[in-house]
Amino acid sequence: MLIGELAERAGTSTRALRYYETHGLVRAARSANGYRVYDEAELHVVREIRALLAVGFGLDDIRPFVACLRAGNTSGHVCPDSVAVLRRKLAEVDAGIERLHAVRQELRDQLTHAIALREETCLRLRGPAR
Amino acid sequence: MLIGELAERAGTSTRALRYYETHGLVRAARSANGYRVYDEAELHVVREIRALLAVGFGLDDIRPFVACLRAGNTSGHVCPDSVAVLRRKLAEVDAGIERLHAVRQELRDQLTHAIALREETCLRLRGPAR
DNA sequence: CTAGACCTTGCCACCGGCGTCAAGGCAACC
DNA sequence: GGTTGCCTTGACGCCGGTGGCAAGGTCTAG
Repeated sequence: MLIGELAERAGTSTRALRYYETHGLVRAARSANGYRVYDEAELHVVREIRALLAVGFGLDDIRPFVACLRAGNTSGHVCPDSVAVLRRKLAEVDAGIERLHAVRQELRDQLTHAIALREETCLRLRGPAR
Repeated sequence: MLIGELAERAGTSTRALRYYETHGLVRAARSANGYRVYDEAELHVVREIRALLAVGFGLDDIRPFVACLRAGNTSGHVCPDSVAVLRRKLAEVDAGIERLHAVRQELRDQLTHAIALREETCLRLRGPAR
């Protein structure tokens, strides 16, 4: 399987695949003419990468999952390192949610405050003793 | 007030102030020697910018707030454009929270699944009929 | 006169995951 | 031989808000 086919089957681009390779995530043999040649297993690797990227992982976070797959596991999640990353990411997401909630509260406060001020101004413009 | 003083009083850097200026957020007169000269009002503007940046706004989002302050309001939040941005941002934050909740659920599922698989494997290793 | 503490403009670096273009090699078909 | 379509490496761009540095002008105090 050449890079174009893998890209299409994995739903990504050739550029991304080369990028993953330079970052040690995807491996390819080389044919006589220098083309990258992938076996079927890489398809699963790339799909794993894509799925984790979509969830918001960085390439560094994904590395343990790929290693886990290469170690022969059907899922990249079952190895200790992967689980550790999952836990860390879960904590990060929790922190993110908490931060967004705080921001949301702040925004709501500012909104209600702004609207209150506007109405006050409107009343003043229409006359104080109405 | 020169740029260094403004930076210190607003809790930011001179670099940032010049950046805000190139993006039309902060205004400065120039003294005879070419130095930027700020009046007190700019201090409030810069503080507004910083506060909104801290909440996660981009410079473009902040522009209406600055305009609102320059229009003579004590708060940059009371103008219609500002309120519109606040509403939009609130919606964005809500969307972000929702997405993070989905991601969180996904991560929890993967974690429990991974742990279940690991225990299964352990049991198999220890012997099937133990 | 000199040191140093300001100020000026301008440009490179950063982060991350690519997109995109350049310039070229290789394969296959007409 | 020419066209088309794959492949290769390399390098720049992006987004946003700075940090940092260079090379220079300016003001003040000793």
